[in-house]
Amino acid sequence: MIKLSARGEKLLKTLIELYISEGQPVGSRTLARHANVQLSPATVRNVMSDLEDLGLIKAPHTSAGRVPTQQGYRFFVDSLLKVRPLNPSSVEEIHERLSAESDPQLLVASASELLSQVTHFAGVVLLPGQHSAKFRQIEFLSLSPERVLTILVTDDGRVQNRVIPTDREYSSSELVEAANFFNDLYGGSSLAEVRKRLLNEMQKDSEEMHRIMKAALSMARSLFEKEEADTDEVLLSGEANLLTVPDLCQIDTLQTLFDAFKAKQDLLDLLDRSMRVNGISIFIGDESGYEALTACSVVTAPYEVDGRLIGTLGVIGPTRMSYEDIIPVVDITARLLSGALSIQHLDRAD
Amino acid sequence: MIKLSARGEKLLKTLIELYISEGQPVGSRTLARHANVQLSPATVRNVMSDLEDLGLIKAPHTSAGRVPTQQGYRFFVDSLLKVRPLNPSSVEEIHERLSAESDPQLLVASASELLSQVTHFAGVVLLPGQHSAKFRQIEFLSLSPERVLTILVTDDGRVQNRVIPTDREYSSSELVEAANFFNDLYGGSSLAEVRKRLLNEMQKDSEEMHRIMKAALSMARSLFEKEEADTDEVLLSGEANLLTVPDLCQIDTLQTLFDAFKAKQDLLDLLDRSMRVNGISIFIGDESGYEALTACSVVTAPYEVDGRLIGTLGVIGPTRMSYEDIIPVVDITARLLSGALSIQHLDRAD
DNA sequence: TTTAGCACTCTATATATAGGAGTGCTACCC
DNA sequence: GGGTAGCACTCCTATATATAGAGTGCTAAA
Repeated sequence: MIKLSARGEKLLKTLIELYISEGQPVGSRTLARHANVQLSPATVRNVMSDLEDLGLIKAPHTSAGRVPTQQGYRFFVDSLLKVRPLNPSSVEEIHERLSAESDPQLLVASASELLSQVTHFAGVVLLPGQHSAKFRQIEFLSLSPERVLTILVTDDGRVQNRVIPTDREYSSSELVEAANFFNDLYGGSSLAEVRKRLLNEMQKDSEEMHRIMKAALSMARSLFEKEEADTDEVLLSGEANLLTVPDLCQIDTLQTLFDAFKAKQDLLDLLDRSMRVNGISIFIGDESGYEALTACSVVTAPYEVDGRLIGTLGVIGPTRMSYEDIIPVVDITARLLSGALSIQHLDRAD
Repeated sequence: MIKLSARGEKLLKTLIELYISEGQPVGSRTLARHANVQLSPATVRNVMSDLEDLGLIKAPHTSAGRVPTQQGYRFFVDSLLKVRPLNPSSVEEIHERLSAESDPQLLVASASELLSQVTHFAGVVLLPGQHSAKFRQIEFLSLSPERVLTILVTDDGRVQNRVIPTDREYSSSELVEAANFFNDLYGGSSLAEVRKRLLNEMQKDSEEMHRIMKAALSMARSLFEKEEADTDEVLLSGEANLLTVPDLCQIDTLQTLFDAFKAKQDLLDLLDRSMRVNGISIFIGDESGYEALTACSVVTAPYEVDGRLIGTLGVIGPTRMSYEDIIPVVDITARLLSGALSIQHLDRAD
């Protein structure tokens, strides 16, 4: 753990704040003027030299000012940053915008949108795949003689439907019976478990199976087979905001970044990691371990439904972002999203 | 209508093809070499001068070659371009990728994705809002004592669901009855019409209404109230591809473009206009009437389900795009999407 | 009608130059 | 010993200037 003198901390903090707001390397004169200390530039230079030796700041070239290094940002975020709570009117605005959406699926999408609009960077949300969700209810609905609409409701409030071709016509009472059967058998299990048990059932000799059971299984099968491929999902919005960020403004940097967004796998891993942590996570530069994000920082917070961690949301912006402002926004959004999801969450005890 | 000599046409065609493939202004020497004519650069210069007078090409500055103007592209596309059918293996690939997706909603999304990947530009799809779709079936499903899941199926194969809080508990048979009532009453009407009639019904004194009818109306109401705001939707994918396009590579051009994508309204109008046209539409530069698209061309084709025009899809790329290659891709994709939607379209006659 | 020749224009590239910002070092002061 | 002033030095940036190359338009000749 790096230990700094009070003066060193003060100057480092000021330097980083200046660099965040101005985007230019900070020289000794500027720093001396802005830090509230009565020191000459020369003295400040000595301190800066020490900070450079510690690896907290560096000079892009011999005669420029200093800019924070990744470790500098890290120290700043860990030790120097005091995050003020977001002002109530902003909280209220976020709250309202999240309340406006009633569909849980669209709600997370609008949270991502919201983050990108408020922060002017890219908003991102991780929706974990169905496998972690619990099976809640399934219904079969006849659309036409040989097509059945299956509706799957999971305990995180999501509803999925798929049209499934059937081999024969089912009567409406058969479908209800099949659904009841299925709901009784699998209610409360996780989807992954349902899938496993389902595959097991299919192995058994179908002769001994009840007629309704066979019908239910055969219809559910294609639904759950589909699910297998279904993985976590990353929802990205406001990527275009990053076009305006001066630090990322070289087309090729943006290109790599956008390519990475397209692939999404890295983002997914990153967000998944951050879901394990309780509270805000901050990845500075390539701390995330992914090259494409070298010039970026990612601020995330998990959100939950009824105390169960469901996913992660966050903001992707330049390393040189105003952590002070971004952190509370992410924090509050995660809390409010958790709240909104819980309120409109389907009642748990039927 | 502009009339050109055979030589003029030949040279213009070659010039545009060269410019599309190289991206550099084309000089008289280069043109003379590539056009298959035995003419000296000096002669070619004379012809080029004529073409410039006609407004088909222009020189970026005194001593550069010529580049096509918007009118030049227009003439090229209208009169000179011979579109070859797409090679069968590409057709097959597109076909396969569209066949892989069974959910109609995801199908159009994957068509957009497909377009952007194949062309390396941005793919775009217009999904017209529900109001044009016809009401097909509604179902109510009890999730918990005070929450009902309403499922709305429209005749273009889309399924929507919404969780609706209710004032009291409904029995499962009540719900079935309500759905039947509703389906009988409104089946086959357009959603807009259903909405209108619904609002009318609500006006009537509720005393005289049947109990089931009241229940059905009250549940459907919130569903259809929601629909009102629901407008057409534009689905954009592969915007990031445009980062690599040299013509658009100035950050500020991209910025305007991405901003426009965010607003989407212009795109929506554009696609909506092109839906009225049968077959391929091509908007070159600001022919679309939207400033943001000045440096772009948009190639679109409508797609249909069972003979009814449903939406439009297309590609947004630089004006300097290979129309020869893009047009057949858009054309085929629209056809195949139409096919895929029709096949998996719910049977019309129940 | 076509072509060769030529002067001219404009761009892009390389090079030189000056100015400025900021540093590190040294010597000096309290 | 910590703080400060002074100064030479470095490196970046911006501005001019020269040069080469590409391509044109025009004229005159085949």
